[in-house]
Amino acid sequence: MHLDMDAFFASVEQRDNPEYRGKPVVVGALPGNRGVVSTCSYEARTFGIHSAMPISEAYRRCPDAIYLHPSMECYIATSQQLMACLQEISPVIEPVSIDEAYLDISGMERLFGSAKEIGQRTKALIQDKLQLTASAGIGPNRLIAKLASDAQKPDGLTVVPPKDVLDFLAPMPVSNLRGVGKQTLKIFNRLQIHTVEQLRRVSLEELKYQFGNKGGNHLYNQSRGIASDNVGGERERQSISKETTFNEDIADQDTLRNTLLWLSSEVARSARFEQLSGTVITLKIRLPGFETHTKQRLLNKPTSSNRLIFQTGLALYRSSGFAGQPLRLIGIGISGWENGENQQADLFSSSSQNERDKHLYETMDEITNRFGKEKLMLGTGKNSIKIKEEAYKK
DNA sequence: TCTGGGGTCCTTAATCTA
DNA sequence: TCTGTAGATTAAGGACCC
Repeated sequence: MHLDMDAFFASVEQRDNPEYRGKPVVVGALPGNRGVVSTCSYEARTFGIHSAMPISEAYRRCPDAIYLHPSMECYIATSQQLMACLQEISPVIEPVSIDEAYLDISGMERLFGSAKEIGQRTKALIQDKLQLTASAGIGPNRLIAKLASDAQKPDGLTVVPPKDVLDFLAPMPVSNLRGVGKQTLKIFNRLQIHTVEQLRRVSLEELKYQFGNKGGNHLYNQSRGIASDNVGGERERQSISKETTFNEDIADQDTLRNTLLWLSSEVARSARFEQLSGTVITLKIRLPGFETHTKQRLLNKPTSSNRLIFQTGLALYRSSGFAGQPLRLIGIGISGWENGENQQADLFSSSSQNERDKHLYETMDEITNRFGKEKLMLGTGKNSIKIKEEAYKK
């Protein structure tokens, strides 16, 4: 079974703020800023608003909607309650995102009844415990369950028994399949392939030629309803990153440097919190025209030190060929845990370096806590220098 | 005209190495 | 010792997902 909450962020807001109920609610960036819609209520969708739409476009379509910045702590808490509910249904669950999970419910008919009854029971439990609605899909594997949960929304329940899989898939637009986005759809359009039924008539060789080895195989199998039915297993994290888009493009070197320093300390902090240290530092920049570049450097020793992450990022920036140009976005990330396995951070390997790191990140945290991100990113203005000096003195 | 943030995975090209 | 080459590793970009 795949379970997906309906308009999750917006629904939580409507649940907690009765005055929002029945009204268009848009969670994401606030109008006037750069950003997109994260989630919106079904009322907002009637205006044509949807996830990933630029917030300016959403505002144009519905200036009277309620625009909210996400309250992540609240959604995370609700998500934890959700996962606890699902654990009551099946011990084998695999959360895939904040509002979605797969459950292995095979062999549970004795306990709870038919697949449909298990779905109904799950939805009722969520309604009872969280006062929220969810859509569920049940099928012989992950792909079918996922497509089934999408088939009826909101508050839907779709069961696809094994014998119905091919008929269920046949009329679907190929855009419903996993991994089919804008670019893949362009190719499908060129080939005049629009439904899964049509896709099924294309040979494996042709698909591999058009979409690459992996992509071709994946599409071939999906069109026939072939997919993994394995549920569970915590997936290891591959990278940690943090990036920010400026409200206006920034060329000022001090502002960029300070922003990079702040982003680096956040990445380092997350890495240490998760007891990870990595060997690859990646700098990401986006130019005003949305052209995006990444530069990375391989370190000879894994790290989670802010200083090393920041300095490597700064060196990458300076050698990128884009230094001095205005930027729309800057970001930094770390990856490449040794042996592909999670490792203990090397925080205490060098005491004098460690002392310096500790001082640096405590200072940065202090500035962020006292004055907020915006102040930290101000740069070299008189007021900004005063703020930094105060913090450093303290 | 506008396009966030945090991720994963795949492809391709360049470079290193046996 | 020189040269060609296969295979691994690194780097960059891009598609896609929630």
